[in-house]
Parts: sequence; C-alpha cells; structure tokens
Amino acid sequence: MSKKKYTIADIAYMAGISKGTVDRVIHKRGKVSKKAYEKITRILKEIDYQPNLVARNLKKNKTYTLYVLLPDPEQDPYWAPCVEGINAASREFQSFGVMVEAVFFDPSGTKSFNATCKQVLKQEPDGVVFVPLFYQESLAFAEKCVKKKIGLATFNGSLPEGQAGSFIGQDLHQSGRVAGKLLHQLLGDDKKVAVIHADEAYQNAIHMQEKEKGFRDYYEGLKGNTTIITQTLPHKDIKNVAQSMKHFFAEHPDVSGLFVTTSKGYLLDGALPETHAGIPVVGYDLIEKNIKALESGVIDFLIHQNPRQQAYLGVSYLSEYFAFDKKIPGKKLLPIDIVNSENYIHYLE
Amino acid sequence: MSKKKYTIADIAYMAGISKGTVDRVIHKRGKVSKKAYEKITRILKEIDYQPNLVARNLKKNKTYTLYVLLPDPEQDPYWAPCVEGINAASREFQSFGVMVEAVFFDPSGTKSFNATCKQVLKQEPDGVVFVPLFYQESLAFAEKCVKKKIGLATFNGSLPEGQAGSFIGQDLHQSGRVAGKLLHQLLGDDKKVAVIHADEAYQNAIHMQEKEKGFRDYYEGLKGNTTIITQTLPHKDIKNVAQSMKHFFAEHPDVSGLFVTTSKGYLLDGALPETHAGIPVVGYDLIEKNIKALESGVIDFLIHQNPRQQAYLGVSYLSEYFAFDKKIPGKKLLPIDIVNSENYIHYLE
DNA sequence: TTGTAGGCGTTATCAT
DNA sequence: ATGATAACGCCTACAA
Repeated sequence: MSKKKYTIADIAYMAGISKGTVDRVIHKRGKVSKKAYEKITRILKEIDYQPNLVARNLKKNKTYTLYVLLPDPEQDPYWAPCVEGINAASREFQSFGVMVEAVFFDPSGTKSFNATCKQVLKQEPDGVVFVPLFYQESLAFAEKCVKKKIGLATFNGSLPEGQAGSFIGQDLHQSGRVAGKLLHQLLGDDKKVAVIHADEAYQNAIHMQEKEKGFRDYYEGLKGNTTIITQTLPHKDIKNVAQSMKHFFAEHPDVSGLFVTTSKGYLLDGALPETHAGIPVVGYDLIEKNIKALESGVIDFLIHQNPRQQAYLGVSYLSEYFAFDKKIPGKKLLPIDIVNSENYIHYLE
Repeated sequence: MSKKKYTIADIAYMAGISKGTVDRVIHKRGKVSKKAYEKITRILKEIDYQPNLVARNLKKNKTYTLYVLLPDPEQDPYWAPCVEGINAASREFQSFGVMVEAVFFDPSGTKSFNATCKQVLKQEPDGVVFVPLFYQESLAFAEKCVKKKIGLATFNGSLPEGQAGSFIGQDLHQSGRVAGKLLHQLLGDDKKVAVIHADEAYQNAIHMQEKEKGFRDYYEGLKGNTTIITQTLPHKDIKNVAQSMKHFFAEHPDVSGLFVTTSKGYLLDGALPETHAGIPVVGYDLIEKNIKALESGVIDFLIHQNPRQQAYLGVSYLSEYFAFDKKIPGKKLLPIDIVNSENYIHYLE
C-alpha cells in the first residue's frame, strides 16, 4: 500500500491552476474563487494529501524557545532524572529548531518560584513546561502564559480542568490503590496498617492526601477487615525518626505494614524498633537512598513516578507542537510502576 | 545558552571559500586541497557545526520502505499490541518519507516464516524489523539482509552477539529473578515452589529456560531454604489442565507457589484443586485472559514485556536511522514491569 | 482572484 | 581543486 506522495505542484497541475492558489486553499487564507476552492478541496480529499512536514519546517526556519521550570535537584534528588529527560528531548529536537532551557527554583517556598516565573516570562519564550508545585501561584503563571499565547505543559502535578495546555503525570489516587494492593498481597486480610505522611520540605499535601484516599479506597472495597491509621511525620521531626517511630509503635504495636506517601521512605532505614524491624513497607520514588533501603530489605516496594519520562514528554509534546504542528495531548497518565529490588535497575535508564 | 545556528553558507563565508568545498569536507568526498581541508575542519570543530537535518532530509527526498515481520496476532494475542506500536511509529515517520508494512507469519512452524522472509526480501526493502522466533531460520534471514545491506532490527528475541542491527527486548534471566523475588515476597522463606513451563504452540524453549535460570538464581542467592521443582505442561496437555494440576499437586502437596514462564498462566483459572486454590502465582504478559485471572485473584503478579513498545522502538530506530542518519542503538533492554490488579490498566495504553 | 518568483539549508552536477 | 547553480516541497510577497 505504498501511497504516492503528492506535492502541491502535483495538485496544482491536476487542478489546472497555480501552486499559490492551492496553498491558499490548504491554509484557508481566502481570496479564492468558489470554483477553484471546491475543485481543490475535492482533489485534496481524493488523494488524501499529506503536506511534507520537512519542507514546511525548513521553510519556516524559525527557532522556538522552551523553558522548563522545576525544583532544584540539588535540594531534592527526586528531580534529578528530570534534567536527563529534558536534555534527551532537547537533543532530539534541536535539529528541528527547538531550543530548551531548564531553570531551577527553590521548592521550599513560593518566593523563588514566583521570581523564576517572572524571569522566564521576560524572555518571551514560545513555550513553557513547568512543575505546578504551588497551586495558586501556578494558576496565576499559567494564566499569564495563556494571555501571552505561550504554549503550556505541566508535569508532576495538575492544574484545574479546562486549563489550556498539557498535563503529564500519574493518577495519584490509583497509585494509592496500588500501594494498598501491594501491602494487602504481602500481609493478607484483617491486619492493621499505617499511612505515614513523611512531610516534605515544601507543600505537597494534596499529593499525599490523594494517595491516602486511594489507599483507603482499595481496602474499603475488600471483604477483609483491615484497620488503617494515619500518622504524620512533620518536617521538624525528620531529624529523629527513630524516636518518632518508637513512640508510634509503642502506641500501635499491632501495626503490621506501612505505606509512606512521599519519597522519604528511606528514613525508616535503621529507625524501626526491633519489635517491628522486618515489617512490610511500600514507598515512593527511585531516589538513591530509597534504592538502598530496597536492597537492604527495609522497603519492600517502591512506586515509580517516572519523573524522567514526565519531563521528557512535557518537552517533547511542546517541541512536536512547534516543529511539526502536532496537537498537544491534553492529559497523559504514565503507568504506575511497581519496583522491587530486582527490577529497579531498568527504571534508572 | 542559545547557540547560534551555523549553515554551510556561513562556514563557506568564514573560510572564504565556496559551499561546495565545505560540503566535500563534511562528507569526506576528497578532492579538496590540504589547506582548505584543514581550515574548514578547524572551523567546523570550533563552532560545533550541526547540519540541519530537515534540509538534508528534504534534499534527499527519498522514501524508505520498512517491513515488520511478526507472528499473526490472530493465532497468539500476545502480538496484538505490537501492531498498535507499529502503526504508531508508522504514523510518526510517514511525513519523513518512511513507509512501514507489517507482515504476519504463522508461528506454529518454520514454513510460514521462511516463506514470509523470502517474500519480504523480494520487495527489496530498505529495512526489516522482525521477531526471531526460530533461531536458525532467523540467522539465515539476518545474514541475507546484511548481504543486501538492508537495515536490521529484531525484537522479542535476540540473535547471537556481534550480529548487525538492533535488538530490543527484555533481560529474560533478570525477569526470572524478578519472578523469584515476587514469590519470595509473597511466601517468605523455606517453602517449596514450582516452575511451570506451559508449552506454547511454537518453540520458545530458550525463553522459558532463561527465565527459569534467573528464577533459580535468585533463590540460590538467599539465606533461606526454598525448594524449586520444575514441571512441564506439554502443548497436548493444555486441553485438560485441571487434570494435570490435580496429578501434580497429588504428587507435590507441599508446593505453595507457582511461576508460570509463559503467557499461559490463565490456564490455571479454575484448574487448581481446592486444596491449593489460593496459591500465589506469578506469570507473564498482559493478554486478556491473564488480566481476568489477575482480577479474579488466580494470578497475583504478571510480568509485562511491553510488546507494543518493543515493536514501536524497532520501527522507530530504523526510521530515525533512515530519516535522520541517527545511529541505531545496538541493544535496548526494556524495563521488567511488575503488574497486579491495580496497575495493569496503564500498561494497556 | 490568481500566478510567479524566490528562499529556507543541503547536496549533486557541471563547468571552470 | 573549486565554485556556481539548480533542485527538494512549501510558503510568502508581490506582481498581474
């Protein structure tokens, strides 16, 4: 089924008119007689004309600038793989005239985020990919971008429905369900388990809550009788987790499984009292410390959110939009990868 | 760091010579004076010249033909997602002059495979992506392709080392280890488990053996004492699995976990004797019947080999090679995805 | 309303 | 050995 490739010249010849008119029809620029318009549209349909994107791109010969805003990987290693993803996409599209610039902000407060947004806007980029860490601020930023007709994509967090641009991330509620299932598979029915919110330096309470909801949701759908309690480990207590855990298990000695809703599962390494040392733990994210905990057996499963791929896709979507006029997928949910000590290696790329 | 984009014209101007000579240097076509050669190479290095792939592609204006050979999805649903992957890649690269044609063969014997290979060679394609289901025959085919200078990629199975072209697949040995780990996580130490080779219609004994090796390998590295036995379920016995399982468990009542090395895990649905009904099972592949078994609880974990992505990458690699002169990655190992009833949905695309 | 004439960057041909 | 030039398909400015 080797379709012949038709060019505008072919079509013009077939219709007995000039290339210019054909082009005007294709781009609906008007200034075409009804007769010519109809004749050409008919031919276009008939041969299923596919414009040569290469030629189009060459002609445009415009370079597009994308900015990617994400938390500084120095401050939270979770974001490190994103930089790789950004670079990979950047390399891939630079020959097509897309320039990508990554900008880091300090995730511990909104100040740095706002400053970075402002700075990026000043560059008048064609597109922006960013992590909407702070809800209100992100919303405001997105609106400004829309107003300036800047292409938009977010990853690792979403803006409200109807928001222009693309969202790339994970179904957090469902990932909570996955965690529930895993603990259930390890423990069986009628046990007591705990959801641990090991607070991050910055605000991602929404993430943690969504995950907990999914987790509870899973257990509620079961016939068995599992008790779920929630424990928050505030940021200030992170210095002495062993102490906190000792208290916790003194109060709840019958807890036999833990679900850590953040990437801080590694904190449990060496912090579990002897009475509960081998207890099943499910956590999040393939950061180095977690992998160590996975190998030492403290953590049984990690859920991988694939930050690298999220960032890669964000840049790719916008790049393809600019370079090839592809439309941007509105929402892309990545798989919820289950990781244990034997398969993590392949997710590190 | 917006690098300026240099063109051949720029370089020619800088060197004070014509574009033609610059081109000759870039493509090492000779017929260039030493002086000019050195001057140009120096400039090229200095500015880190990156040719405009779009323009190059436009100029070449050649259409490439790729053939993809894979088992007929009608006969084994495992291959169905590959067709999607092939189509996705095809759509993506058709604007760049790459034509992709999928051809199915009957996996139950070598006859159809050989016939298909012959037929494909007759078309004189620029590239071939294929599933090396039959070792000897695949080797012969690959050699013929190399001789004819046809671009080569294989997926879901490898040819011996040093073979030209690309291989996309999974580390089967490691996936056996993953299965071992999963069963171990579900069962704990000092149990007896069984490796079940549910024979496929066609020969993939090598795959099954690799998986079993990895599985045993994992358990050998542990301190605990797990006994592993192997049971083959020949193709002819597939009609009456319940009977076979009854015999099996009568003989080995103490087996408390199963590892099915093929995509036939669903056969256990309704075929396990009451005495062993809820026994942990780890299997392979997200085919419909397996997903049902996952949801009903007969299968606890499936290992996903991502056939869709394998096929997609095979086509993409060759397409990018032809369209953009990218070099073909020699070997690409995909992640070993662990799937349970809560996360399978995202792997179905 | 329609047609024509470049030009995007690279490459191949042909003349010098 | 080198330089000028045309062509790939599309788009746009400008002329008719």
